[in-house]
Amino acid sequence: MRVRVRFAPSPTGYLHVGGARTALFNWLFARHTGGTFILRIEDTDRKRSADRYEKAIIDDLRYLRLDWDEGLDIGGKYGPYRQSERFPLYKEYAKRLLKERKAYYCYCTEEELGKRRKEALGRGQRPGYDGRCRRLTEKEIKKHEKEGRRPTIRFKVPKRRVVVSDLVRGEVTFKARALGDFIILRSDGVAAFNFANIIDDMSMGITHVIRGEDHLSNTPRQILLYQALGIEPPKFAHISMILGPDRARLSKRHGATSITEYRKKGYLPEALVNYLALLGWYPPDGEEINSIEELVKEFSLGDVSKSPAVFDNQKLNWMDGHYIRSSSLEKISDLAIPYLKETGYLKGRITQTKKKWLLKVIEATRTHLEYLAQVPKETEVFFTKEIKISKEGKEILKQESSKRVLSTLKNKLKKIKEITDKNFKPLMKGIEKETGYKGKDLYLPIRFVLTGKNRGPELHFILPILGKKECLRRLSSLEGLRLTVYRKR
RNA sequence: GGCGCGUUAGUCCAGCUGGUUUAAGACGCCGCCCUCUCAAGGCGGAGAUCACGGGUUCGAAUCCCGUACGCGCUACCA
Repeated sequence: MRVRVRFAPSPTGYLHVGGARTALFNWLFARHTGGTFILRIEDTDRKRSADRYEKAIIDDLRYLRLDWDEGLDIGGKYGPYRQSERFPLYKEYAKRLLKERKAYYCYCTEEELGKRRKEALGRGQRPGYDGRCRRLTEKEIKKHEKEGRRPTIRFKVPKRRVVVSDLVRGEVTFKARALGDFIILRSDGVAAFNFANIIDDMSMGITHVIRGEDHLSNTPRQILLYQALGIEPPKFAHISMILGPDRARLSKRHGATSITEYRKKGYLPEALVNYLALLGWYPPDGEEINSIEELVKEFSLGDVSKSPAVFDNQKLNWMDGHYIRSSSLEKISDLAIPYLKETGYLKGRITQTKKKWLLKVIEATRTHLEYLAQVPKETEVFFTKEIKISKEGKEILKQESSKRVLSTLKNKLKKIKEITDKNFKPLMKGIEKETGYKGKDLYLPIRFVLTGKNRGPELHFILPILGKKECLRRLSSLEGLRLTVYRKR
């Protein structure tokens, strides 16, 4: 049997890391088994659903390179793939259950239900529905109809044990008696989640349902529904929740949790996917860095862990940095351009020479990067016109040794055409010979005068990137500074 | 309240069928090396009475039971 899996988010918010991880596991499973991955949207909650979220989810999935074979945007023969467009189907099945007396109309209003639930809870009893509309007489029904009550359709939950055979958790047994008759069709005619969900899975030929652990308790309801319809349920795999650092379910409170945010900050999709895969899954060979292809090859539901995982931003940052360092310079510098334009460091069309120069800038700074939005901050020294020298730097520049090193540098710079990767080293050697200074005494003053700080890229990168003209400019702008330093003394 | 799931270092986790594991690896942390600085990289270190209490067994992180804690479901949310 060919595997058919689906990711079925509801468009009530942006795609968050938990959802993305669920999508990823479904996708990996489909690709690993040569099956079909389907994207469906569960928008039965019309009040909370919004088109812009649907669009954002699609964009995020594409950014992560999780392509689907059927579903939203691309269609397929099991469509439509939006639940709001499948209402007639749910109604049809609800009617069938009604006819077979496996479901019934319930005229209780939301207010009544809420009140009763509260009372039951107050008495320390089960808050679920008591099944009072199961045996309504014709007269009572007439009366309710007359009052203008719009009924819901509830499923008659049989009293029996339900065993969920879960691919990651093993067999989980539920007592259906504790479930209570649940609503399958709301009074406005819209199907409830548990119902729409299984009708879709069934009619789309879904073979494996891989979803969050929060759905495990829903599964017996759904299995009962499959059984009532006389259909073999799909296989289930419930993956654990993703938690924040405080061990509470990951939410907006924990900062960036939506894939959109990570995308905007310039995380590499391969890093995000690699990290997400490690949340609840461990590759058999123990190697944590894996390309998407390697993940597909090695992924197995049997290796998925049962316990919840805390999302560790630090490790994600490390991993993204790792991917930035191991990607090609061309790729990273192309990806960095939008961020540099945003801050105004780059403007207009990027010429070939500018591009070549940028490549060097990225080469000089990439070891400091965790994600691309940090590019402007890390490359600032190459774009800024005004160098602010730190207090520590001023102290060092005051020294006689520094003055000699810098004036020697100035003289030597003036004599050459341009400072390049090739002549940088000879240049420094020359200064060393002439002044007798080396190491910190030689490098630090140059670093401070050119960048103002004692941290940053290596000098052999900085001088050639800045160029002769800019180096001299920064060197001479020091003259004014030196005067003020003297005055203070 | 009921039902269900989970529990190995700060974090992710390996350890699946009980005995070479002195509990492995990764992030983070600390130190050393490299070095003009910070990173990156290399090397090393600290950090886990395997939640707790009982059993079963010659032997348990690994099997069983109980307790605690965390989480989920218990909605005309998904």
